[in-house]
Amino acid sequence: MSQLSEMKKVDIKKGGKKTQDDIVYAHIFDAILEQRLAPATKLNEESLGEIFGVSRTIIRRALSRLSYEQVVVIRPNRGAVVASPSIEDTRGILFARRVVEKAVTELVCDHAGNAQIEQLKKCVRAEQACFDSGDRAAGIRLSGEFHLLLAQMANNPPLLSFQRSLVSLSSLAIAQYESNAKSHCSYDEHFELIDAIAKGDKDLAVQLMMHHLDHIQDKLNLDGDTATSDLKAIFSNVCK
Amino acid sequence: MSQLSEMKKVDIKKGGKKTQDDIVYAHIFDAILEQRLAPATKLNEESLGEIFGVSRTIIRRALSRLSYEQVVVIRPNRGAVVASPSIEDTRGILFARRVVEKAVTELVCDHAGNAQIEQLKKCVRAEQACFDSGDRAAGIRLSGEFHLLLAQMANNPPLLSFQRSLVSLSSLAIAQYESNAKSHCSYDEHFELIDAIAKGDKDLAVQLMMHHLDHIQDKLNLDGDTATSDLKAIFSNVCK
DNA sequence: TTAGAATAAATTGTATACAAACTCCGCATT
DNA sequence: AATGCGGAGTTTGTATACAATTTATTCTAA
Repeated sequence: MSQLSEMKKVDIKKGGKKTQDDIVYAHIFDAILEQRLAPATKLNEESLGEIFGVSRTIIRRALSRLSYEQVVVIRPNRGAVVASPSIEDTRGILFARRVVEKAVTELVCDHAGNAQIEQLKKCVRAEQACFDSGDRAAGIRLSGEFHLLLAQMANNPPLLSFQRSLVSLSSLAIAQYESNAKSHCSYDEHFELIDAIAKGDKDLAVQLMMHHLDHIQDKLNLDGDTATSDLKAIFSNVCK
Repeated sequence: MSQLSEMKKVDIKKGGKKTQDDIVYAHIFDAILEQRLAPATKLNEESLGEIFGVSRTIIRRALSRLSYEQVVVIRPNRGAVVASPSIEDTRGILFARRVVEKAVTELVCDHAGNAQIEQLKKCVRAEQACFDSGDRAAGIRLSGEFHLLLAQMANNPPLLSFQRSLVSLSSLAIAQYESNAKSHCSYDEHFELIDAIAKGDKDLAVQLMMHHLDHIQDKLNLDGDTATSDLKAIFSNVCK
């Protein structure tokens, strides 16, 4: 009984009950993170309704939920589009992540037991498998789920909720700005982090996490020299 | 009077248009924070619709938005109730606030100019007026708006959004757990904080902010000896 | 009298219809 | 040729009707 409710709490998004709008939400969410839906894509309510076989009511609920997490942007009377974080947005997102991840890492070092360590390793192994098999999109998503798992183990509901939003936004930013050539390849740093946590070495764990976030940011093209030909991207901040 | 309404206009994100559900949202939100709606109160959709003269569609949107900020809890098929943060929840909320407020304070020290300092002072003066005139509920809300203003000046959208949720939850917790006798009286600490920010003394500002949050927590009855007569509050964690 | 089941009432969940707003396209004008 | 102005068509916003679920009530039986 208490285990059940524990499990429920431990679950991140696809557990227990799947109401219709949960399903729609998850599908759109994943599609965005895996870049099957590009930033700035218009999300037509009726089309989505036909695709998922539900009425606009459900679609609208899913879209507003996504807009709460700022993964889509809803402009009044003008519909929803996939968010396209600007370079400045991206810097802000990564700054906020440093703030949250530091706190999360410290909390996890205090709370984590063997079961948690095992769960973390399992997650990163799955991530590794994705990257090794060339499924970059799924890898990015699993990389995000690792950080979500950490936040969950921090045992602080508000921080988890915030982390959820930040991880989504980070993934979106990575999808937009990551240098295409370099593989994402963050899983080795994830493994190192787990080791530090397992040892209970809080200082080391925090340090590794900060470096990890530095590396993520280093891989992004945030120099503003993206002035190529994509007017839409350049002016994407105008109508926000 | 004019100062108060002026303060209301300083409101964080609704510069321009108030759509219907914004209005409903704001009314319910304020009612909760000012304790006109007690924790665990059932929020009937049709009743609210009649009260505000809109259809359930609008009410439902406002309620989901509130539930996203975790100020109300929506139980599937069973409707929405005003959230009643447990003592453990409250500790988590205040912990998360320390994390966010520290970052916010540091950022504001970097960014704030004279105009910002003036705006902050204006806000706290309004807060002072409320407490001095005995309007505790409005005072709590304005106290929260001060912290929201800070987050806004930190110039980091994700942190602002998170702060918004945390301030709401804190206010709810304060409304539930603050020792009734002691007046809230946080405005003097707010003034001190503004002075530190104006001087650009980052370390002092952070220190003052942390102490401020300590004092807020100290005023709460979080000892678990609240076992009085409120069964609903006591067992509010069971069906969650 | 109390426990339990059946039923009635109320409430929430979803779909749809209609109204309001915006977009797109052609046409006139400079 | 470029700009500005309608009007048709499309998309979103809101209200309402109906279905599904929960909650309250009544009635029966121990």
